[in-house]
Amino acid sequence: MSEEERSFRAPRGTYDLLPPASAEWQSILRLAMDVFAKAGYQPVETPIFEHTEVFERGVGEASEVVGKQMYTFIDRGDRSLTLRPEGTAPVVRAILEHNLHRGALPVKLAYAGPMFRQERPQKGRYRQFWQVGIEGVGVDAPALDAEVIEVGKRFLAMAGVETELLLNSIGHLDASCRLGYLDALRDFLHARTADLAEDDRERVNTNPLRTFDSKERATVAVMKDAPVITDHLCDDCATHFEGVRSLLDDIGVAYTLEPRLVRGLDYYMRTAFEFVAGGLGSQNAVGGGGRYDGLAESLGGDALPGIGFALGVDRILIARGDDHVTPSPLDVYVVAVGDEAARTAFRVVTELRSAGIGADLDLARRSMKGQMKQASASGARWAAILGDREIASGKITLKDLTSSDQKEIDIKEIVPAVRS
RNA sequence: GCGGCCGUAGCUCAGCCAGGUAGAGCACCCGGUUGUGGUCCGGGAUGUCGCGGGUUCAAGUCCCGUCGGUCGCCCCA
Repeated sequence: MSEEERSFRAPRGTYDLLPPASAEWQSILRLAMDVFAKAGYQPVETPIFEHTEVFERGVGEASEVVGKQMYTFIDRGDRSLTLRPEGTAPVVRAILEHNLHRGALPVKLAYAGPMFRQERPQKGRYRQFWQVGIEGVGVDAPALDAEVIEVGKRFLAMAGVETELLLNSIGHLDASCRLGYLDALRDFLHARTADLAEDDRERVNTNPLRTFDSKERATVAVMKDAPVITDHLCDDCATHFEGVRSLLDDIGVAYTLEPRLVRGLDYYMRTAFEFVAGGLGSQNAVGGGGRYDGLAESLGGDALPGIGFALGVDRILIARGDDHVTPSPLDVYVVAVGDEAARTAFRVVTELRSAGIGADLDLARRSMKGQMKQASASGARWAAILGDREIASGKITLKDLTSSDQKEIDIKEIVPAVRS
């Protein structure tokens, strides 16, 4: 039987989240949604698949993500559907569909969920990966940009990830701004094509901004002298960017201006930012975001500015290292010696659980030593021991596993005794 | 999608170069006299050596293919 035919293997680029990492993963999601909610970003859930046009029109057909990486399929009703490769376009689609933008602005939403892209898997790069993110829609004030960025930065710090914030403005699509800059950049590149690395020459026409990302030495040398977007912003975009920066300065959010920062999705404009961290190999971004003032319109809706970010949960987990301990949800481990005691233990555990106390017991008929070992490994603070003596007297022995102190208490007192 | 490296017990890995019937540490289970964990000591279970094919009397070891992982490119979270 070939490996391919074995059914008990996760598909390429996917993985199973198992204890104890799964608990850590869940606590990150909880922390994220909590931090976001406390900044006014309320949870939203959108479908895992969308009409393919949502991404083609929203993210842009020219982008690598839409062009080569989407899981697109035709369903039995002959519709073209796509497993979402990112979260922003679906959220904006939902806002438009339900007219949330007719209410108070900005609409502030937060999401967490799996995204799908068919890329070659690598550390920190999976075909199904989890993102958490927020979107602030309906307002183009710099304060919204600064708020979104600060929330992201603070959440990452609370999650234990040291990140550097890279910040840029990529202007807007007008001859007075980014288009004019692109012309200047193209002129510059055309004059220097011969000096570029061979692999990069084609990009001059397809996606000139991407030449900034090249790691080819020849290209990097050329790009040092290339014109930079921030020198070509129109007055409005320059003022906006200035506003964002001064607000970030006010609230003490440190950032590095990175005039060569480009984002991969077509809808981005003006503010663009990225959170980078070490330990991720060639995937050094734990997340990023930016302003997408044209997105709602390209989906066919009203003009609606917006800004948001997405953070990779898988990458956060990798970047924060593995010295994080999630506290055990168990408070008591009930140890039973003998059949009669085992029956009583089962009742006691149920009673504890009903009272909201974390409780567990041995179900594999282990020896007492084995059960004590389980108690210790479970992370519970208390071992509650039941044997012939206790059964006869209606008592239970409560042992504090951290101090090793123990005492006999009335079995009816167990709940208050372990409630802390 | 392209190139390099790797794939042996639940985990981390040795064994492969110079083919001869599978190992260590950790984890797991039992025990160290009659009811006490985390330390120590003794014992035990566990592998289609990723998968398929080839060479050979003999393949975990050599060759080819394939799947998967990983690193770099690309792209991005």
